Amino acid sequence: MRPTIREVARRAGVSLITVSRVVNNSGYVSSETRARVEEAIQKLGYIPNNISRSLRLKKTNVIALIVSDITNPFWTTITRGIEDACHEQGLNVILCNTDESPEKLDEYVNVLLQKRVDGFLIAPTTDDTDTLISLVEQEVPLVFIDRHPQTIRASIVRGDSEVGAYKLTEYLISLGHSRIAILSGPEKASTSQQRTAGYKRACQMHQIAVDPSLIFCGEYNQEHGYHTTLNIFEQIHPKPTAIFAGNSLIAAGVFKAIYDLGLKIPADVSVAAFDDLTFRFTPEPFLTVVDQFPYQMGYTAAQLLLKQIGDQTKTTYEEIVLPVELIVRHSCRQV
Amino acid sequence: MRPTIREVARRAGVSLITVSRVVNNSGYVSSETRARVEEAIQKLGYIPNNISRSLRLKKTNVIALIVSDITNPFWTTITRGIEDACHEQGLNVILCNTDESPEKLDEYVNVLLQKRVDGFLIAPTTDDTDTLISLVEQEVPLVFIDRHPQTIRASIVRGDSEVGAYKLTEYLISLGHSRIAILSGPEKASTSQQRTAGYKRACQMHQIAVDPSLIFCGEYNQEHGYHTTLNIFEQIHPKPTAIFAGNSLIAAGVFKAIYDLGLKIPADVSVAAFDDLTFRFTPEPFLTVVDQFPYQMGYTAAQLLLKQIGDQTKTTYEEIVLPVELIVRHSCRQV
DNA sequence: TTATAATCTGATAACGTTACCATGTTAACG
DNA sequence: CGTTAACATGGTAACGTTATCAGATTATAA
Repeated sequence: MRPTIREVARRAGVSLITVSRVVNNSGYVSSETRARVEEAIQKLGYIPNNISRSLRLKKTNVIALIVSDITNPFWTTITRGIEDACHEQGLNVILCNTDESPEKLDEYVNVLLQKRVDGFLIAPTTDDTDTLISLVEQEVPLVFIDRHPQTIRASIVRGDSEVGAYKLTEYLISLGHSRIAILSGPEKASTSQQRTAGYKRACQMHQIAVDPSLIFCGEYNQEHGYHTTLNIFEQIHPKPTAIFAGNSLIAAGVFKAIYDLGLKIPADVSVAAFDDLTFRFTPEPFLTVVDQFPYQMGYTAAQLLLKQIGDQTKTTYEEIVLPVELIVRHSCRQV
Repeated sequence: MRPTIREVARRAGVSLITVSRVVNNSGYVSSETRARVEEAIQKLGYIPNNISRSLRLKKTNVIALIVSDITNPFWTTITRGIEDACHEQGLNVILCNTDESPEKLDEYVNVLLQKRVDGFLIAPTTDDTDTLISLVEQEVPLVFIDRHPQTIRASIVRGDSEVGAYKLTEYLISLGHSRIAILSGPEKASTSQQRTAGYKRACQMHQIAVDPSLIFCGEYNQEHGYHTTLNIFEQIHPKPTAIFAGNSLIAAGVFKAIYDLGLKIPADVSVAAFDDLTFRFTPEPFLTVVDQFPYQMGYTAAQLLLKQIGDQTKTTYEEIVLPVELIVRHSCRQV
């Protein structure tokens, strides 16, 4: 059994509170008493119990991070940014994976509410659940990352999808492309709505008619990229000369489909995508992308959450839209 | 302020314990009382406080996961396996990144000890710290992942580095290579020791003299792979015909160096590595690798830890060595 | 009918901290 | 020299649960 503050106090011949003051460096303690207490702590191997501390203080110094899948490098990088920001402030991060399942999200939120985490950082699924709604109503500190829920208003940190998509589309147009297929995410997801909007705006801005049959919503996964690309090359005429993948998983599917079709990038078709994730393992990156700086996104989101945890009094919603950057590489050609 | 069990009890006209029984489904409660209590819980929006529960029960249902860098896909995948295993048992995971710094490791361990996590899952740095030693002495439930610390004896789940390296080297030898450079990890790291040992054993087994000038220890990072490869091609004669990279980061550095030298894989040099990490974003993987199945590794480690947390009585150390698999692709050629 | 077991409910005392208030003691000031 | 302020320490009561024990009621068995 671990020694408690009580044993330390007995050994040092002082009261509980005095030990508490030494441990927390609060209030007045004479240097001799402090030394005696510290010696007792040392001798007994006393480790303060933060459970009881949390109970008393109503603060756990733990936040929850709920993402769809940590295995996706986009979320991994965000996670790292969050963990770094929290570590600097002495908070810990509980990690949860929902696999985009609203049930898992609700389940996690409920147990973490019981654990009395100080706040939530959530990448929402595409459905607004009652649990999420009640979280906001209860004014639990909460910051969404990357995506808006559909109807819930709360703080969010996200990349500028609309402008990113605009830039990417404009770049393709500048290369002479006029039939550009966009493989976007779920119709309900705010990110894919914004990316589609940016794509449309760029087309309109450059006098290119938006062809609805070139806009494909689907999941943010490889299958969507793969099957949709196969479909495009089998059924759409005239064929698009460029494909805009809504995220890197979709892009991977697009790559695979093009490979399987025996086509070459960019000779036969140009490809560009959202998110720059292969940098670490690729000696010479090839894909033209819009980088959303996920590390910065995570770091910023954590800071915003910590700020909200700090001022529990005012409940203002803040929306931070981070700039994105078009990185031109070698996957798109002039036509 | 959140309602407590006390308010629920008052509203339902029962005692605290009765509410506790309803919430935890323990002991005897008549169905009418249960219904009344449940209604009160519903009406008040009562959320049990697990802080006080943990204080009473001396159990937090939280474990700590300490890795060097979650951004490395190897650790990401392990993490996912761990989180899944813990989720199944209703535990949560606190994530920590050490960047291989012993100070950060100690710092994390200390705060998590204060937070009274139920156990630790640690990928140790190369140094054994006092904190780590005392953790084992205190018999805190603990499982190491991937690597042994140098001197500490505790439970561990790891891949079979020795056999993996043996198979990989033997494969290269079977292709006719006899000058094989190995870019291993830190000399002190158990994994790199074992990989080097497997490499040597394969050489000896096939009557190939082990040339110490072909063995390069260094960090498990891209720089080591890059600079060492450049050095090799500038200074070593006769040049090796194959390079064995100790992990995927080293492999990335090797790739980049070879690219910068204007050489081609496998025409000019064969390359093979530990860890298969690019699968998700690569349509047609190219690199021949030893797969350590990191998801399985994480899942297994978490299960072992949970088992240890379950039986606090006996403190037996268990070492689980997971099989690895050589996956032959296209980065090595016959010479 | 009585004895025993099963069912139901509650009072009290922890779990290990810290906030709040109270009480000294010493130093500083007019 | 008395008054105030800074310094130093402690007692008590929370924070919100659950384990332990105990008592009461009902059902079952002998």
